[in-house]
Amino acid sequence: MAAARDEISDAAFRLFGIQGYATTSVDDIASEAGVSRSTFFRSFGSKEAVIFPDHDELLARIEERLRSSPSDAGLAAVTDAVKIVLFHYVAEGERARERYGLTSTVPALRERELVSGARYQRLFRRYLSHWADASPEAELRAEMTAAAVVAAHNRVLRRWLRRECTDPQREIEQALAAVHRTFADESEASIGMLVVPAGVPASAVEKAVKRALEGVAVRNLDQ
Amino acid sequence: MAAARDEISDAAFRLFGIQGYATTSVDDIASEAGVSRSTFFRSFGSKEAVIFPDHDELLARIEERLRSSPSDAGLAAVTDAVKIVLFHYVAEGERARERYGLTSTVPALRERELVSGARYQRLFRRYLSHWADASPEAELRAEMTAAAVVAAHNRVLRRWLRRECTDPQREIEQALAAVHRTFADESEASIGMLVVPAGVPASAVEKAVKRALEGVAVRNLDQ
DNA sequence: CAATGAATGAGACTAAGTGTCATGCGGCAT
DNA sequence: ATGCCGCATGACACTTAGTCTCATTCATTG
Repeated sequence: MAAARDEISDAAFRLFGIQGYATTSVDDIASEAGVSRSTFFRSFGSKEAVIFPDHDELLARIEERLRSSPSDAGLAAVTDAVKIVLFHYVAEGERARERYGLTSTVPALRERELVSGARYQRLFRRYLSHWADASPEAELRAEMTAAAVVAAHNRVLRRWLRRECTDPQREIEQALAAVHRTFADESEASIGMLVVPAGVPASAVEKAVKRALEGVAVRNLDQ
Repeated sequence: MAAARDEISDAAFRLFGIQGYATTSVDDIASEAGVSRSTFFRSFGSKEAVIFPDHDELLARIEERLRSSPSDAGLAAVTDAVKIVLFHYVAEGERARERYGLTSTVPALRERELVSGARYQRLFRRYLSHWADASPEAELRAEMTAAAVVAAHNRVLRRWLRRECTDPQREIEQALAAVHRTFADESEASIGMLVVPAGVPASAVEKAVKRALEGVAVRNLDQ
């Protein structure tokens, strides 16, 4: 049973909420949970880790999800994966918000969270650059794309944690659509070409082009 | 004089290089530097901080650079700022590579580096979203842009640290050009126009266009 | 019932980081 | 020169995170 883990984690959040993070020692948590210091450190490697209980498991799930996705999936697989992460946190509900309260307050915990975000980003980058060709441009692009996906996730999650957002599903779709729009695979992009008969004045061409692009822009901004 | 700081930092790198990071205690560093443990912790707040001596100063310099940039500078100011950071590390030379050896090996130091990268990203995001309008789309865009700039920096720096790159100047320009291409403000974007005399076969036009675009702006065409 | 092995508890130990107090050293005014 | 003051350093004690070792307990299995 992993009930011991949950017991300890609950005790930790309880005490952190009352006394604050810095002023509760691991001994406090252990005795509150009714276990020994030893079992605390066996269950969670550190005091910080007790805040993020199922992180490794989630990361492993995401990796599995990406590993099993077809090699032509590209960005779509990664955006799917990041949605899994977001909804995991949303499903936690108030517990996630308690954690946010702590990570907002305690620098060490904020850093820890940042680090785990970077783990996802690294994973995404690896898969994206694995799917693409091996050119330096493609690798930079993969890195930027991974960063953008994580940024989109972070943004929506933060808004949800702050109750600034009631429909995370819709917002993450919108945000990831923006990512898709700016990072969709080049193979989908076509080269625009404009053929102009000789004698047509440049001003007329410019007007026509602007009008044409205006339509495109409007269509793109709509989801 | 901040000579004491340099003395301590040098001693630390020396010992880390010989005995490794985990196995050298702060006492070792202090006695190697000929100071007391107290002065060590007064100079650097922690054992990790001794690896990144002038981080705060650099961050402050960047912030100053951004603060004093005109409000219409936008992305250009941020890319300038990140170039300052890159060249700062490049100017460190071998010391930067020693640090890379440590951050590649010791997880705690890698995390620390990650955190400071995030500090830059946060700074960039703040300025980018301050310059843009306050719409949610603009804020997401600012977040993605900041992430992309940092990703570009990280990529070039890492390549330089690994000696995979002999001309960081050129590579950062290229990488940031890619960022500009995908994130440049629409107001700065110019409309490309191609005027073709009647009678020229489309295949010839396509060939010429592809040749012209080769290596340059492969990406902005779908916006 | 006996043996084994995994989980737990107890406790010692190292080292990071904090705080306090004393000391010493250079500048400065009288 | 003398006494004073501010500041950097050193010495030292203390808390706490994290590691390691060993003993104990308890459940499972032969």
